[in-house]
Order: sequence, then C-alpha cells, then structure tokens
Amino acid sequence: MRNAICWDKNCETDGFQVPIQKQSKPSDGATPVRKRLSAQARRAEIVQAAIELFSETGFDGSTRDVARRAGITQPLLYRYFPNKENLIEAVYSRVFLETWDMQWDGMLLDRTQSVRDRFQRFYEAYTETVFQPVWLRLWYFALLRDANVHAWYREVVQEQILKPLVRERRVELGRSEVFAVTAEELDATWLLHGGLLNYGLRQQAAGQLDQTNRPRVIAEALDMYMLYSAARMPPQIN
Amino acid sequence: MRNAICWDKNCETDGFQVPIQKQSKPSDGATPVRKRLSAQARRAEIVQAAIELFSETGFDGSTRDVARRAGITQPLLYRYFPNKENLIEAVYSRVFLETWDMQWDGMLLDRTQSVRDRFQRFYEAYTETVFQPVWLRLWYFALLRDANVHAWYREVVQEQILKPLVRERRVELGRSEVFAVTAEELDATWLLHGGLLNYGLRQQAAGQLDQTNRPRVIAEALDMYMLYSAARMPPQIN
DNA sequence: CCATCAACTTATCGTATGATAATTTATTCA
DNA sequence: TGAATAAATTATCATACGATAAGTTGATGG
Repeated sequence: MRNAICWDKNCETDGFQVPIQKQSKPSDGATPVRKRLSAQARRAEIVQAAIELFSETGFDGSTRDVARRAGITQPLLYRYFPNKENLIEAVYSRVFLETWDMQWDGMLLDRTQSVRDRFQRFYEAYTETVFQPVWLRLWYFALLRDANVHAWYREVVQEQILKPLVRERRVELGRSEVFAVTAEELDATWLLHGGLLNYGLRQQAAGQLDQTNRPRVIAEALDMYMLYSAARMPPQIN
Repeated sequence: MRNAICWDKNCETDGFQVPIQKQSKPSDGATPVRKRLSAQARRAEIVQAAIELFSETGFDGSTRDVARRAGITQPLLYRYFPNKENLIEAVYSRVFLETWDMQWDGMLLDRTQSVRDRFQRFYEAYTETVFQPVWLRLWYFALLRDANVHAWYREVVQEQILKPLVRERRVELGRSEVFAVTAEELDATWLLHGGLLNYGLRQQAAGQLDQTNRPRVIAEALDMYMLYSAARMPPQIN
C-alpha cells in the first residue's frame, strides 16, 4: 500500500497534494532534498515553526499547521513533544528565556556615561529584540493564557532593568543607592517601560515597524524619568 | 421521544445531566423557572455570556460554552447570530463602543480646575471602567485578532483624551492651543496612557485589583507629563 | 378555544483537532 | 553487506467544533 490514494472518508491528507518531492532548503544540490534530520535539529525546526504559527494565530494554532510549516507530518511532532502543552512550553523558553543579552548588564552599569545615555543605548538594543512582531505577539498571547509567565517576566524586568535604573539615577543625583527601591520609584519606571511596550504593540498592530522615530520615543520616555526623578530626589539630601 | 436518554454515539448532550429544571434567575418565585424570553432579552443574555467566556478563553471559546453559560442550547444561538463571527462583533460593540461616558468630555475641558486635577479625576473614572478584567482581556484579545479594532481605538483615545490633554496643558502654560498637536506631543501622552494600560494589565495578570494605590500611579503619570510639558513648552513663548 | 407564530430543543452533518499504534524507510556500524 | 536502530509516514480514533434541518412547546390574539 505504498503511495496509496486516499480511499477512506477519514483519510487525513490535510490538503496535501500527491506527495511531490518537496525540499525544505535548497542549500545543497547533492543532498536528497529533505528528510532524516538529527533529533536535535528536527526538534529545533518544529519549535521554530511553532513560534511562527503561534505568533500569528495564538496558541490555539493546530499541531497540523505546525507540522505543515516544519515540512513534516503531524504525528512526528509527538516523537519530540509528549503533548501540545509541552511544545508550547518549549516555545516559551526558546523565545522568552533566551531574550536577555548578557552584555546589557554591563551597559547599564557603565558609569563613564550618563544614566540617560546608557539607558538610551540599552532601550534601543532591547526594543530591537522585543519589538519583533513574533516576540510581542507571543508575549501578549502568553500573558493572556497563564499568569505564571507574567510573574516571571515581572521579576526579570524589575531586577535587570528597572531597579538598576533607579539605583544608577540615585547615584547620579548624589543619593545613596543602598536603600531599598521604593514602590513609588518602581511604579514610575514601570509606567515608562510599560508605555514603551505599549508603543511597540501599537506599532505592530498598525502594521508599521517605524524604525525611524523609535529612538525619539525612547528619549522622550527617559526625559520624563530624568525630570521626574530629579524633582522627587533633590541631590542635597543625604 | 421526550426526555429521551442519549442512545446515539453522536448524541450531543455535552455533559448535561438529566434535564433537571434549571432556573436562570431566582428573582421571582411565580415565574415558570425559565424559558421564553423576548428576542431582545435573549440576545442580550447570549452576548453577556459570550463576553464572560471570551474574556476568559479568548475568542476561540466555543459556541457550546457560550450557550451553556446563557442557559440555552447551542443551536438557539444561531437564531440570533448568523455565525460566530457575528457574535464576536456583537461583543465588540457591546464592550468597546459603549465604554465612553459623555460626562467625561466636559470633565476634561472644565477650566475652573487645573489640568492635573481634571485628568486625575478623569483617569480615576476611566480606569474604573477600563481596568475591569473583562474589558482589559477582551481588549488585548481583540487587538491580537484583528488590527481594525485597534485603529478605531487609537483614534478614540487620541481625539477624546490625548489631544485635549495637550491642548489644555498648552493653555495652562500660556501658549496657543490652535496649532496642530505635534507627533512629539502625542507620543509623550501616549507613553503615559499606554503605561497606565500596561499597569492595568499587569495588575489583572497578577490577580490583584489593587484599588488602593491606583490613584497614586495615575498621579505619578500626570506628574511626569506636567514636568515634561513645562520643560518643553516654556510659558513665555507666544 | 384554537390557530398562528415565534421561541426553543433534538438530532445530525461535515470537518478539524489532539493523540496513538502500526508500519516503512533511511542511516550507522559491526 | 546486512542486521539494528532511529527517523518518518500512514492509518486511525475519540472528541470537539461550527452550523443546519426538522420537530416541539408555549404564548397571543381573534
């Protein structure tokens, strides 16, 4: 029964035509067009396909569509992921956990530059990653699905970005950085960080990347924080 | 064949037990427990059920679950809505179009109060509506589904809230309000508005309403704008 | 009282979905 | 070369979904 034509009403060809030879990548003319990847490589390709699909349709995108994008059959997916939820978690960790660039930590603490300049550079780099439609859409889809992702992200942003911003600004204004960051100080930085995220979402919803004036919007956000923090923390207090 | 027990494999009782008499509202002891609403009332109940379900599950929530919440059978839904997409649009207009309170327009333009006080009061009232989990979640679900909703919302917020804020602040600073609002001015207000929306989403994702310090966060956002606008628009320029 | 009409339910269709079992095919290494 | 092993496909299941057709029930007005 090789290359059998569909004969059963339940046969699931899922819109596949007669099985034409289909090459996933025209990279090498000598390779036998496709098939037989290592488990690791295949798994990575499935996750990549899932990322692309889920960022468009949300996590209700079907495993069949994931498989179609990966150029494989749907049951093969279950050799690499015990169920769909597990695949979703793989997408989470691939997209969200691998976001942070270690170089950024040093960038934020480089006191040879002003806080403004440091965070301007940082946010331009950060939004370069985070304003990708895939990241932004997956992020909001994940946020609406379960709150755990959000709790984790809240921690990351607070510890890696916002608290350093508050502390470095304190130093720049001649105050001590050792006291715990207050809720008020955090809220102020969250307003701007959240405002930037919202800006990215609006941009992507409008279908425009708008690379040009993104630096200006970041600068406006930082301007506001500099004015606000200076008004709230006069430098002579010590 | 009344009250027939399920006999066919395809019979769709959908988890309903033996059809016990079920009352939708224990309001009146004399009413015959349920059934027979006017078309208008039934339609409203379906939309309400859809709002609640979709705000939890997203718009992929099934029509069967909507029907179950409304206390009716699923096919009845199709007497009031030709298809699911139409029901979704009914949810859109019920939730998003009926959001704006006409009183707010006057509140924003009442020059007997400072711009700060006016917008503090406004945002406290506005977020009272908009920070409801139903509104916030439905909003982001809609935003991720189709960009049209977003384009409409962008206009509403800009024309009803942000441009009035810029113009009123110009007046307060002794500048003319007649010149067109610039992109820079709008971006600054969008940052704060978006920051507040993001704050609401974070609150709801964390599962806490946090009614107490919402006014403080609003005040911080307005503080920032007041400082920023004063720095950008010195009052002597005319 | 009963005919009429609208509200509501039952039964059912075609299709899509997550998941599994059985089978085939390519690669590897003794 | 040829077993052994892992990659990949075919066939299939049970369930859930959107949607439709036909029948049932209850209120209304003549």
